[in-house]
Amino acid sequence: MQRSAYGIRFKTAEKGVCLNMDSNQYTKEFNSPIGRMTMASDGENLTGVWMEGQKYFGATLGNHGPGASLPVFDLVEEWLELYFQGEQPGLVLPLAPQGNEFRKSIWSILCDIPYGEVITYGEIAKLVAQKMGRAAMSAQAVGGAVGHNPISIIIPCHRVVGSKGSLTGYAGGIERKIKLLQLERVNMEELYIPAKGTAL
DNA sequence: GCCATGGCTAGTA
DNA sequence: CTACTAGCCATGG
Repeated sequence: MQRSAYGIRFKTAEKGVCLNMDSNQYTKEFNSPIGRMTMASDGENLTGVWMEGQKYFGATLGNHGPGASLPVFDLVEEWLELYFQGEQPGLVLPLAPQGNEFRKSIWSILCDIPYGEVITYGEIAKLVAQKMGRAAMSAQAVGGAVGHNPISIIIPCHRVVGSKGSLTGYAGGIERKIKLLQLERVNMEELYIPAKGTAL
C-alpha cells in the first residue's frame, strides 16, 4: 500500500488486490461539466472512471451491472464535485485499477504529481527506471501506460505533457485535457497544442 | 517470436 | 512552429 502525495490510497501495489478482468464489477453514471462519466467498482474499491466517448473506454470492464448504492460511488461523486468546483479534493479514495505491474507502477507515479503541476513522459520514465532498478526507460512505453489509465482525472493522467510542452494527446480528447488543466489553474504559457497529435 | 502500434524524444532541416 | 528520422520499450495480435 502506498500513500500518494495528496492522500489517495493506491492498493494495486499489493498482490491479491488486483482483480481478474472477468470478476464482477458495478457501474454508475455521473454527469460532469465535461460530459457524462462512468464509474466502475468491484464493490469496495474504485476500478475505473471513464468519460463518454473516450479512447479505451471500459477497457478493464469485464462482467458488470449497475450498483447505484455503493459507498465508494458516493465518495467518488463527492470527490468529483469538489474537483469540478476548482478545489483540490482532500478525500481519500480506495483505488484498484486493473493492469499489469508495469502500468500500475506508472499509475502510482501519476498519483504523486501534485495538484496544479505537470510532468513530462520522460521524467516519469526516469522515475520508473529508478523504481525498477534500470538505467533507463523509454518514454514511449510510459506514454502507452499513461494512456491506458482506467481511472481518468482521479489518477491525473492529464498532468502529463510532452518534453517541449506539447499537449500531445489525451484519451478523452485534448480539449478536455486543457479544461482540466485550466481548472487546476496550471500555467499554460509554456504549453501548446500541436497541429498533429496522436490522440487529439 | 515477429510485427505493428503507441498520449515519446532528441536531432536535423 | 512543422516534418522527418532513428531510437525507444511495453503490449497485443
